Amino acid sequence: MEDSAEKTNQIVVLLIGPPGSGKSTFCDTVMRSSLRPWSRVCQDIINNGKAGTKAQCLKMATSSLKEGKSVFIDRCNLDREQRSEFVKLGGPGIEVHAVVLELPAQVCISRSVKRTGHEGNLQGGRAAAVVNRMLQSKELPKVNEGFSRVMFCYNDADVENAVNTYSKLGPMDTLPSGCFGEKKSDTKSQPGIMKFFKKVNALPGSSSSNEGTNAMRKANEKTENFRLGSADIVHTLAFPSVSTADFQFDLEKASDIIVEKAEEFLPKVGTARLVLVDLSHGSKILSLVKAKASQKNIDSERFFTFVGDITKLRSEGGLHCNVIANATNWRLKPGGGGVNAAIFKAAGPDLETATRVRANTLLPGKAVVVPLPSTCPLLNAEGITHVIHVLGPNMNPNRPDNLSNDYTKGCKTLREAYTSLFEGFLSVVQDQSKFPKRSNQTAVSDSGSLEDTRDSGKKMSKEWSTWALALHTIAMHPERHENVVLEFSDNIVVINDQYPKARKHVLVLARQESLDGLEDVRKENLQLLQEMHNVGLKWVDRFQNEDASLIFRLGYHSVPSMRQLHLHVISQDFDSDSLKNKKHWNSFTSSFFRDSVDVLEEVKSQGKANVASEDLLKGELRCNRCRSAHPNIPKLKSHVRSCRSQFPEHVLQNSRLVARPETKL
DNA sequence: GTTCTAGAAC
DNA sequence: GTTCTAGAAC
Repeated sequence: MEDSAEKTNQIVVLLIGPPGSGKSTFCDTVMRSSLRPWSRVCQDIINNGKAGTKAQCLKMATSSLKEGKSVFIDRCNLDREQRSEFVKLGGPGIEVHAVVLELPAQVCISRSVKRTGHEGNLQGGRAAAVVNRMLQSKELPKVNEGFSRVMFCYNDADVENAVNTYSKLGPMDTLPSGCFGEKKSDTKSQPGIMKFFKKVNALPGSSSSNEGTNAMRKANEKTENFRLGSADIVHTLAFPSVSTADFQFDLEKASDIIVEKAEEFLPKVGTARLVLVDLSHGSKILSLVKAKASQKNIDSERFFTFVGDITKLRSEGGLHCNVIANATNWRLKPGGGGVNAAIFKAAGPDLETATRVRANTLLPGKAVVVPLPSTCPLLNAEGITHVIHVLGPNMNPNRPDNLSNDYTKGCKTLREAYTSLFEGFLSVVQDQSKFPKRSNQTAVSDSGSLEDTRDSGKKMSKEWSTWALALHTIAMHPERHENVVLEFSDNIVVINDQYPKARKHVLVLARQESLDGLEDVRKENLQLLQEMHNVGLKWVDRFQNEDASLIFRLGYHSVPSMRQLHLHVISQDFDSDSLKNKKHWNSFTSSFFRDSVDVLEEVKSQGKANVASEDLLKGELRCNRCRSAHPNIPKLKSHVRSCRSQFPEHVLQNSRLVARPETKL
């Protein structure tokens, strides 16, 4: 009886937190004033002052327990699997507790960066990357893992409270079991919070009390950026062509579907990328897809093909893909050759186990997202965090359950498969970056100095959304966008407008940094403006060689929606399905549209161009020729199709219209 | 910039 | 009931 009383109240406390979260300090503080015997098992120093192994920690913990001591397990313990063996130390008379040090990632990183001579030797900038990576696979502990008590600390006050709780604990005392201090998962509330912040932020004049919320917003952003992983990781899905290998799906049809689905999903996944991967250089499917994507002017930076082993893209191909797709079988089992066998092999038994938790089988057209456990070699060697299994239709007559050449059904299922796959990827992207990255690139200001567009309260006014940066990106790197770029020189890039508002509609982009729109143009840009104009005229001439009846106007929007000065070269038929609303129409036919010839003249004479008000975009819908008004877009369009009236006097003058001499204006 | 959709206009 | 727009979301 004495014996059991003596042993009754030992505790194993697992500290849970990344480097810099204060685990060692926590242990030291408790041990300094504690009334019970403690032993601290620190993996960072267990090996004669150097880092050791988990096994060494377990061994030391066991022997400390035998000596009657309570034990702190001072290692990160961030995921369930890492914790499981320590939880098993518990038993009769030995409780296992968890203390979670859930401090802001930023705090942990800066602490571990600053610290010198830290026992774990985690110093310098590398610390940030390490902390980042660790946080990505973090799993918060639950009581059902085997803890009798879990305590969450989110700030210094919480930590102090927890330290006190354990310091005061006498040899025979016990603590109440249960889960203490846990905040309900912030992941759900944050998007809402962000919406609120957005609104607050959108009112520049809005007063006083939002200081707190702005500070919170900043904190959230920072933490979030850290969670995203090192800043330069772009979410990337590598996927094999589904069903075209073993399942013998027609390549021509499959490539159409891949391109169609990629085009559909690219706009939805933010800045993320989709990469079609095949092992062989001569791959027919890759070349088909490449050709079709280029035909459709799909951004080749965000959707492209890649030759390589999908399980070694980073180590062997230098392409970091955080998510890969597996064209699997309905049993979701290893084997069968090809991609499925390769991925299961490279991922080890971990993948099968992790898959089993989510699904046992898969129907054609469906996909299942499997997060890889931290021990998985694919995660550690290649940085792959998720595998998405996807099952396509089977067109192989020699295999059971094939569709016997029914391509109506086959195409439908293949489409469904890519939809499921891309939606799965979308969910990963959204999970890991709850809010889109804000524009945080530096820009060159008027004075030529570097400014951060977020923080400068100066006239670096505009914040550009990701979509609004597309032209800028192309202007800066035309060579990376060869499938959309028609020509480029040192100063300009010519592209087809992605949503042409007329039969012919190209953009001449200025390549100069800091020229975002007409408002930024000054006298020193005159030569550039003239070059843009001349290049525009050259394209007009080319188009008129194909169709001499085309009439063009060259000009700028007073207030552009997209960053980077661009000259519209647009035929005056406005015969396009992409012209859909009043804003579209008025932006090309009201005085919101500033003719290039006038801009040149104004910059020459007054040093800058006049810009018109955005209110003009809301005006009534009038024919660009006869100026008759129309109640809605469809009626306007049908009128414009047949209107042969002369153009208004104003646009007839000063070469604002560019037409072949024989064309009646 | 586009897409999506509620609800206004017809 | 259908067509169309305007505004929000992205």
